[in-house]
Amino acid sequence: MTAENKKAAEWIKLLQNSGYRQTEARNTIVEVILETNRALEPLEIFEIARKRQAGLGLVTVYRTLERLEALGLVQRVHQPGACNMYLQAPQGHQHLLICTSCGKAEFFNGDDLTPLMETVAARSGYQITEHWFQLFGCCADCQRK
Amino acid sequence: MTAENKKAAEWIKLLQNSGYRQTEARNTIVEVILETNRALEPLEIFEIARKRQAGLGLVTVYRTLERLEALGLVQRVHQPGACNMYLQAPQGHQHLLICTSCGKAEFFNGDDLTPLMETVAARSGYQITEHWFQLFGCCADCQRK
DNA sequence: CTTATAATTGAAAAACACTTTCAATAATAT
DNA sequence: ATATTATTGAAAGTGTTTTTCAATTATAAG
Ligand SMILES: [Mn+2]
Ligand SMILES: [Mn+2]
Ligand SMILES: [Zn+2]
Ligand SMILES: [Zn+2]
Repeated sequence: MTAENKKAAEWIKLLQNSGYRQTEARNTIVEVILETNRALEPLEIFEIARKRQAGLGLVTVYRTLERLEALGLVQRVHQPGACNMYLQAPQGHQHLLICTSCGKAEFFNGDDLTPLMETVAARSGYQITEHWFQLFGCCADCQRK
Repeated sequence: MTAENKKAAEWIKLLQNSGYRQTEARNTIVEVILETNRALEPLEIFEIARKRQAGLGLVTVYRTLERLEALGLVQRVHQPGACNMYLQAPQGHQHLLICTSCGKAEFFNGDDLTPLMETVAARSGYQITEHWFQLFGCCADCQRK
């Protein structure tokens, strides 16, 4: 059993514990998300998944993403070109690093933005509750090309 | 002449220098953007502007935003609830601080993310070219309520 | 292994947001 | 004044996401 399969089994289990059923459509959609290292649009997930499961409906992809997001298993990703992309959510507090050439997404941690946020809070009077931070660049593979 | 009117005149002048004409529709749209302290969706701009100029078309709002963005005068803003909002662009390198209650948007500067970005670049092998950073919170006014 | 229950499904239609087309109009230069 | 050309709004078109609904399927109960 690969690491991906293991994780897929975990996700399905979590869905079941929340009262959802295990279905072929969900299995396939979860596999597609877990084996892809970049954020995907619903239509992309649909096209990949339908090759494995003929008859799958795009609407089921939308519905499954909704549930996975509610459980915190996937995360919506905004990019300049598309704002409705989904990616496996990180464990803990991490931020995204996205390759503008191939789309590959990695998480990084270790940002300590607390001092900056305190300064901004003090100056502005805002009570800061959330931050969006995302890096874009060219990955090592794409630099070689 | 208020500060807003002055800025509106500047924007119109910049449009004209780029070969665009001064029209009532553009005047109104520019005024609406400049007097609002939060990011607006095209439809919101349209609804406010049409009260002042009956007959204005939504399509003109889209077209004007496109030109203003190309000139760097307005900036597209992504938020959890809406990804197609527009705001007067900042001067220089600044980031957004947005009130999750009333939507008020302010810019702040003084972030020095260079060390963090260098660390991430070294660890990941990415050549980092861009960063998105945005803070959310509750503004002083909304805290009182 | 049935059977009952309720979630899930995909097709179709609807809603939505945005873009394109086009003929009429209006701003600007001559 | 007149010619030129950008601009306009209505309408149609496009792509995306949501809703509706009857049929199907997963799961629990017997
Ligand atoms: Mn952080
Ligand atoms: Mn910065
Ligand atoms: Zn890459
Ligand atoms: Zn506020």
